[in-house]
Amino acid sequence: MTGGTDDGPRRVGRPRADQLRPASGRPPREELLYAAAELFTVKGYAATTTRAVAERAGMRQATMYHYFGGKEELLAELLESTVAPSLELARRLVQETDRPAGRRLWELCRSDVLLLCGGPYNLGALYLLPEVSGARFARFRRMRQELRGGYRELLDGTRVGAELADDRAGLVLRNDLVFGLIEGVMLIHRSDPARPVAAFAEATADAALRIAGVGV
Amino acid sequence: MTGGTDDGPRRVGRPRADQLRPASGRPPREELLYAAAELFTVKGYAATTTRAVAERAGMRQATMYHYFGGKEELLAELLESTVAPSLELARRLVQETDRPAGRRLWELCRSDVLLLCGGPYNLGALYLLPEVSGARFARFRRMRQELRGGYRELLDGTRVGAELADDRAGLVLRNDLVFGLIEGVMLIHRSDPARPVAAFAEATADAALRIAGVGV
DNA sequence: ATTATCTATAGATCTATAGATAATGC
DNA sequence: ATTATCTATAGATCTATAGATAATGC
Repeated sequence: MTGGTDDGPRRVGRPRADQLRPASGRPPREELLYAAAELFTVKGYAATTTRAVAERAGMRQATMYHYFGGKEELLAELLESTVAPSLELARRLVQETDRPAGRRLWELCRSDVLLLCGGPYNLGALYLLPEVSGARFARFRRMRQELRGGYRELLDGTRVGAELADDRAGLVLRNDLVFGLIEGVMLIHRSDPARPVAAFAEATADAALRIAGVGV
Repeated sequence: MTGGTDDGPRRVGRPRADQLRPASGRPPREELLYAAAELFTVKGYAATTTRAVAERAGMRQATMYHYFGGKEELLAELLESTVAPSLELARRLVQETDRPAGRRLWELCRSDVLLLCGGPYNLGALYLLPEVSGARFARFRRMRQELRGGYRELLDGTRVGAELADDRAGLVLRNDLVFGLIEGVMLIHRSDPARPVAAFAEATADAALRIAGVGV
């Protein structure tokens, strides 16, 4: 009966000041990331203060620095953890060369929308922050570029017959249109979060294939 | 020869401090809007200070308040002046009932992309700021809603034959997809501003019609 | 001893206002 | 007299660090 599983597993360190929000049981680092995700997406990154994040996570402002070096570090981690699953899926799909490319592209689109719209917050909106062009986020940008490359590879695989002639410009264009659709749609979703995400994701994937010029 | 057209038309009021950027000749109000457009889109709205805007416009921070009540007023004016031309076009196109709806939808999409990507800055990115949900921007939001309504009306007009059965959910969905494409594409454009905008706008309009399910 | 937290605060902003100033207009 | 600008600044932040404190661990 020592250290019961449910109540308080007697934690080390000075206790938190009360009159802060009740501890959710999640580890503090994670709690900070959740708080940051909500505030960054709802109120905006630059408009969110370190105090707001910390306090929403149930601790005092200074305590945040025990876990993160600052706001930028929070954002970097959110960005990378959001793009990582999409990127992993893209890598896998690119290699499954025995299946038709159009089908694989459809799957990537669908999963991407699900991942970006499925969570409680609109993390995809963070991709578009001006701050993301800063040096601190180079790794995220590289990941996103690789994801875009995955889209392109799959798109390229959908070309058939007469289209096989080299058409780099056209390919880049279709790539941008598809990529733009995915990210745009995820922003639009914000205005109608009640709609079931699964169907929305499939409809978006259908639309992406139609843009790509592949019959569905 | 009094008050020559080119040099300095002898303006009233205390002269500006020098060591500020050279006066461009444009009226100060306009200059502030240009400066704000650049800074808001490149560095972000919340991250841009009133000082930065004023100084880029060639005046001291406090002088800005002679023309605008603050940052929010600048943003409101930028937003409304950006959406206004699109809205006007949409109204006109909706009324031209003698022309095929698909054709009119294409035109609206094309113009929208041109308007949003054509200028020197990516003003469309401002549409997506979290701050825009504030009370101050209600008028802009109303305008944008009306624009979306225009898209919907045109989309609705493209339905033919068997599809004429009432399908509200499907219509809203296609509406969101098309709207999402336009805004998403405009964000993607940011990463490759060298590409000629005219062709890009037409390709986007083509893609929108394909999403809508209308043959091009 | 180690750890997680707290309190307190220096230093650096940023906004918005008050009031002075240097032009032109009449 | 009117206008457009300036300088100066009060008050309100916000970030990041220093150092104290209150738990558990051994």
